[in-house]
Amino acid sequence: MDPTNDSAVTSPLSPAEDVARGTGVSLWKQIAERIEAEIVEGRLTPGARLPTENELAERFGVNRHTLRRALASLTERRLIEATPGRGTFVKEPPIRYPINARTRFSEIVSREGRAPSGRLIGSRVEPASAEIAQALGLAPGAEVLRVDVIREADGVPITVASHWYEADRCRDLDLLVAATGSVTRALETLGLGDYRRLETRITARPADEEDCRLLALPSGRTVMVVDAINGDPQRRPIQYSHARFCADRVQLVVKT
Amino acid sequence: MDPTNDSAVTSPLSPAEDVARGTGVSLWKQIAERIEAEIVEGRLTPGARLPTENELAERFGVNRHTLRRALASLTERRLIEATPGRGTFVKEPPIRYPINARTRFSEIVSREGRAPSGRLIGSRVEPASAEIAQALGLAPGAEVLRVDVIREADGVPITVASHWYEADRCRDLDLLVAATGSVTRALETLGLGDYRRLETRITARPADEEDCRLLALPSGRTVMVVDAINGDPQRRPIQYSHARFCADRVQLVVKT
DNA sequence: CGGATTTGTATATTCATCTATACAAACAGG
DNA sequence: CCTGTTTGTATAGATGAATATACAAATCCG
Repeated sequence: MDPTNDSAVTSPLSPAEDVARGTGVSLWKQIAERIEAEIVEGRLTPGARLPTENELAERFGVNRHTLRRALASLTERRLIEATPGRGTFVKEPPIRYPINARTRFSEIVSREGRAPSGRLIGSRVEPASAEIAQALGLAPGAEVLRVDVIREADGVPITVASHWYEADRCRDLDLLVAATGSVTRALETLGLGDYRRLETRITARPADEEDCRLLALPSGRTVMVVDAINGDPQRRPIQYSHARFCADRVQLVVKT
Repeated sequence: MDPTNDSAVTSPLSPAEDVARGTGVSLWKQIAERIEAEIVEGRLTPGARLPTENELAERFGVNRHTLRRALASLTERRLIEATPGRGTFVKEPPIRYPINARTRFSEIVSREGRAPSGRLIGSRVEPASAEIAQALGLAPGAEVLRVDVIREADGVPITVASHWYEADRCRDLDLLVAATGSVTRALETLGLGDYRRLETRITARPADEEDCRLLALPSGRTVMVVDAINGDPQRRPIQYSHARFCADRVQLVVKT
């Protein structure tokens, strides 16, 4: 979300909006639905600034607190976000991130009309833990290459991930990731571009301090933790991944 | 409406119906919408008896008065009707009565799946008032035949009307109406079956005592008063009509 | 830094919604 | 006619919605 466009205050909402009383539908809900329609129909685009609370209250002919109740509803559903002193802005919709056999970050983000980018934030060779060794079909303690990356859409961090590879097989993968900014591209260079998702496990938890810093999150926000194994066409494991997706910015989609 | 089918108490409404709280939509409105859907979708047919108020309250998990508020909404909109001691019944929908060049009572009622009938309730030759003379293009005081009819759908009175014709031109029209029960049929016999609507004026008022009696209405109900001129194909006036339609049972439809 | 602006929080009041209890009125059936 | 059933009306209280007033906190700009 790019909230710097403060001059975009010309609201598409019409000057006076009537809300019906006595119909059994609360005023706040009617207002929330009106504003949501503007967003859904594209008349209020992501990053656009809404009129002030006082303006909206006057426009709908209600008390400011009634109006705030409507905004609270939209905030709760992550359609808008407000900052004291600055205003209320339309949020970017979460990225729909399909989990299937061929899960590719760059393609997914591009398909949502967003610019994907990635960045190596660390790498090292280390002995495989029992869990990683088992996932990759290696002996415990075998050398594995750990690659830490952060991935962004339109410059906004979306996910932080640690990947582990058999060290002998993926010797300079980290250098390729650093050079290209893309894990898929790096794997293609090593002849492993046709990898596919073998298994995915999803949990969620509050983001820890490190993830908050990397993902530019206020403390306490939720991340979805996605542990996955990717393998080659013969289904031999080549990558174990431990990723944290920002729950505000990503929506995982599983089709069955 | 035929409310005598008391054995039709097997309600299509499911045994338990959840209504959502805290959504900004009142409970009573959700319940009213649920019941209306049953009616609109044909699962509750005209004349059917709804479960008792206590049953419905228990079914929706609300207090009886909340349930009554929902029923009040449906009653107000004339979808249902309740009688103490008997129960609450689905009403017949009003007859949609198009007002256009070729307005024929019998055809309209038949098209709504109802059985039309008519009855002569009086007739006489009288001097034309200034208004009637003007409408029929006659000299004031000229002899006109006044014919009073009542019209029913499925035996329920729908409209009471007084018609005035030039006496010389429609000498035995009243006898024909009495014999056939249909004004259109009588006019056809006189070679005037191709009449068409030249002008229609619509007002509304509370029904007077006479109209309440003829239309089988409780006192105070509203009638729509439709004053109309019908003419022959050359647009010469042949009939002036002063009709009172029961507003509960008829819905006038004008297409522009 | 100070002032203006905007959102966030608090307190108080009124009205609508929802619930509970009780009894009256009308209808149907034995 | 009496009893049972069902809707209609009344009273009371709790909670949510809506309104009003006031002030705090955060941001932006000159």
